[in-house]
Amino acid sequence: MSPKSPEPGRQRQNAEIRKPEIVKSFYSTILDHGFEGASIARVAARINIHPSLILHYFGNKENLTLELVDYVIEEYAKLLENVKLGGLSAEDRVDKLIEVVWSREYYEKIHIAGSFSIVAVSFHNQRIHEKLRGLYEGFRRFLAKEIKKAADAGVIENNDPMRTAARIITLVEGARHFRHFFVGDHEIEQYNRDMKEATWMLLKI
Amino acid sequence: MSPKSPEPGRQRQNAEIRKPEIVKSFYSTILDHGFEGASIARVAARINIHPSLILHYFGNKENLTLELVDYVIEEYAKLLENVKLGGLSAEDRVDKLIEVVWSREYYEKIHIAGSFSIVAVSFHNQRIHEKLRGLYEGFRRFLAKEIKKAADAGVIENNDPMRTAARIITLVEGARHFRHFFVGDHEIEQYNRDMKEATWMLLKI
DNA sequence: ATTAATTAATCAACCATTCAGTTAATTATT
DNA sequence: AATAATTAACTGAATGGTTGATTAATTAAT
Repeated sequence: MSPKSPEPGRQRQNAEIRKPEIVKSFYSTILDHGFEGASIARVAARINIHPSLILHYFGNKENLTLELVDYVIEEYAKLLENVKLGGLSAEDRVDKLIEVVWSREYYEKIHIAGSFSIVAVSFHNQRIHEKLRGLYEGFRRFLAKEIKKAADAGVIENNDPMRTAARIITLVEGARHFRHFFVGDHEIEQYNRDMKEATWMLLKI
Repeated sequence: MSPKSPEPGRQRQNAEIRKPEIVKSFYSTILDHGFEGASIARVAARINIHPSLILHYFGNKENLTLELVDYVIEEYAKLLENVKLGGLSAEDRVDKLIEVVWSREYYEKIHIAGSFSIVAVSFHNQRIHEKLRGLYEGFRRFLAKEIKKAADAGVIENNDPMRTAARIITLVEGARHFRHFFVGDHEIEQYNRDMKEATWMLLKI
């Protein structure tokens, strides 16, 4: 409504708002241009801020990358936290869990291209590698706990939940990252049904 | 033997020798510094040649990258070609196959860091993506053919080898790429045994 | 008035790439 | 067998563009 302002520009924000905004911009820049193509200049341009502002907040690119990893990990972890299993019977808990890890929402939450870039970087960045390892360890423990519950209730037979959890994660992550290489669009639904069935099999070993 | 030569330097080679040498140097540079860190200068320095020589042979970096992908794919494909299944009984063929895909040699042939970098790049490079898709399609067909043979011989029950092959690849690639995140060194052998057993289960669905 | 958010201008380092020129090996000619 | 012609391997210097980073100046909020 102010007819004078020459350029609409960007409102001045505080760190609490700007920092996540920058991290998200970094993430989507990676999706578009890959990790190598995600320069600070591009990340800044995407949200119409000055490149220096990013350095002001993060100091250097390494820190920005580390905060991105935290962001991705949090998004990932949220999925597990939001699974509401309370009040369900032992059998339904397992059912629901399998439903979740093979759901479209779970698959699409973190774009594979993004997660791939981050894993690729983790191979020559110890700190990022440790962060990811922590994420997977948490995932594994979470699964193992559920598997044990189901076994105790007699829904499945299982005397080594941690081993079973490793099998499940292997299958889930394998699918998340590679299915688009060998599964055509027309057979995605069939593939997903097969995967759920396979998960049940692996649970019962 | 010539005592005069001031610097031992590098002998002059022909393209047949030099080009693969450059591609391999590119590969190991990626392992050390990631794809972003693998500049032409670094690739050249690693084998003591002039950076321009790389451009002389490959024209530009895109071409070098494409030839690297071919190299990795060939190394991958060799593994399957070298599996000698002739003369074995139907049951032994399946046995041998499972033994191979879960062997240390198969796992270590192409370093995960390298394959990850390439897959990551494939997400914003159509040509590389197509190459990888071709590789996986070949792998899937190869597996499916073997599965069908085993089913025909009555070793396993199976009426959809292509679907079964997709399950196996999912598990194998999932393990190749992620096991080091959640499987500790002390349980690798146990994990591998579990994986073979799981593969048998998935074969029999 | 102090502090925090933001921009501007600038830096050296590195990047892929070009091109013109040099050196060695191969082939053809005599 | 000697030499010239041709091709292939290789180098050095210069290109323009982009990178992450620094410093100082400006603007708004408290």
